[in-house]
Amino acid sequence: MTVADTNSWTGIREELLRRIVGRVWQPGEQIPHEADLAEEFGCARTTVNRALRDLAESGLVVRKRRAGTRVALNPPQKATLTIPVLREEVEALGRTYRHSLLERDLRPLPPMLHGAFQVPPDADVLYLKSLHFADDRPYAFEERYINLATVPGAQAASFEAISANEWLVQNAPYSHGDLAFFALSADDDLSAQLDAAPGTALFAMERITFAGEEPITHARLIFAPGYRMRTAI
Amino acid sequence: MTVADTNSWTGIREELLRRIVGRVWQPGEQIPHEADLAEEFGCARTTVNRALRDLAESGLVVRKRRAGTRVALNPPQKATLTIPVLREEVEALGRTYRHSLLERDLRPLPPMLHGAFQVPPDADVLYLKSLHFADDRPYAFEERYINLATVPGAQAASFEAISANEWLVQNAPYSHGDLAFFALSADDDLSAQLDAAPGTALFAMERITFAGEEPITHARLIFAPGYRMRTAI
DNA sequence: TAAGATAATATGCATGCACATATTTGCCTG
DNA sequence: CAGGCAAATATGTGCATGCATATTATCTTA
Repeated sequence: MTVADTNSWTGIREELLRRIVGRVWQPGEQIPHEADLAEEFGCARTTVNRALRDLAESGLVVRKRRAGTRVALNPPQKATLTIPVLREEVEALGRTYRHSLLERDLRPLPPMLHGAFQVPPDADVLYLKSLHFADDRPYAFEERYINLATVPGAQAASFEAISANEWLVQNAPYSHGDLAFFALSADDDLSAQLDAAPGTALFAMERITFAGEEPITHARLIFAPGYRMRTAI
Repeated sequence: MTVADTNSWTGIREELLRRIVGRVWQPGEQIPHEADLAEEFGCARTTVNRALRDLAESGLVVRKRRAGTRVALNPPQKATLTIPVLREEVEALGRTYRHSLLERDLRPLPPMLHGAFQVPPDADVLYLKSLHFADDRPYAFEERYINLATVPGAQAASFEAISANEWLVQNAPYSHGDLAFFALSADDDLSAQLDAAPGTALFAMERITFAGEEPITHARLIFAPGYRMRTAI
């Protein structure tokens, strides 16, 4: 009858998924209780629970206590994308990674970041400007501000051997943050750094991370032309 | 001693997390076995297992059978981003949504997609070109190919009242797909459609979805200037 | 009749146990 | 010493059960 062996929670998940995409259970419709499903599949309720939890996590079903489980009306298209450390991303492509620090100084935080990045108005932050290479070709341009109040150790770090990104993930774990992707045109500086014609459309990523309430760092990465950020859904 | 109550799996997860970010357990270091942790916390091994599974899922620890659990060397930065239905995204901004279908015809699949989108070489696919508005200002431009072999019902749908995206999520659930983000320059057509100067850098998203092995649709969305895709991490 | 208290119910979570599976370690043999 | 087999071990998974909790339905009371 069913092709998947239903005596493992993944098997049960596949079968449930089959019924959902096969419209055996309509969107918005309530599906049988865990207990009923457990009886049908001849397994423990725990096992059905595991399968349903997994489906709920991916957004295909919506679960509410007492109200039961129902098929999501419009399955929210969730994608988990892993933002790799650039070095690993480049090396995974079979190319050699290298980065160079272009600028490094202490300066006040630019006004543009005052809203999102709350530091005392007179405090200086560590500014870093660097370029990441893959096989000696520019791969990404990075501008970063580091809050020395939360990461005092950054002042002593050189960031020559190890990139700021890697140094931070290893020395200043964050609790949460914000991430944004957008497009921008290469200005003259970017054009020179990334070896792109002026005005070329570039893919950019901005990230702020926090440890609790304290901002750690603000980073803007601008990738060389042709970059695509991919993921599976 | 510990602030979190450790008699729930989330509490145990928090405590483990605290030890990881607090460098009680160094990156790369092996942490105690499930059984030992269970004894320490005075709970069942299952409960520890649940907490560790969760941490492994978010990439903070790496688990291997027999080899044990160790703290990830460089915690991969994972972000789950939800790709909303455009109508919902626009309405969430408090603006009114509208879309218009610019073109609709049957045509052979463009050669560029032959690799990723496997349909019989002589089969026609449904091509849709449309524009999404927020408050009567262009919000995103969409080009889409629909495989009629897997979604025959699409031929009868008008896509005037309901957008292709919404129609598809409700009528052709997908099992998996690929997603890519990138930047491109506005050509003359895009420039006119999106009310942007020619050459403006635009944020674009490409998506292919499948039902099993069968491709369902290929969509390319190009957003109006200034668009930022955000998420929390 | 309306509002609040109470019971019923479905899912969420925890426990203890057993067995499966993968991987390392070390022994054993040729 | 090399190669391979086997035991030890840590995690992965399943099962049966009970309690916790949130939500709905029902009953009681003013």
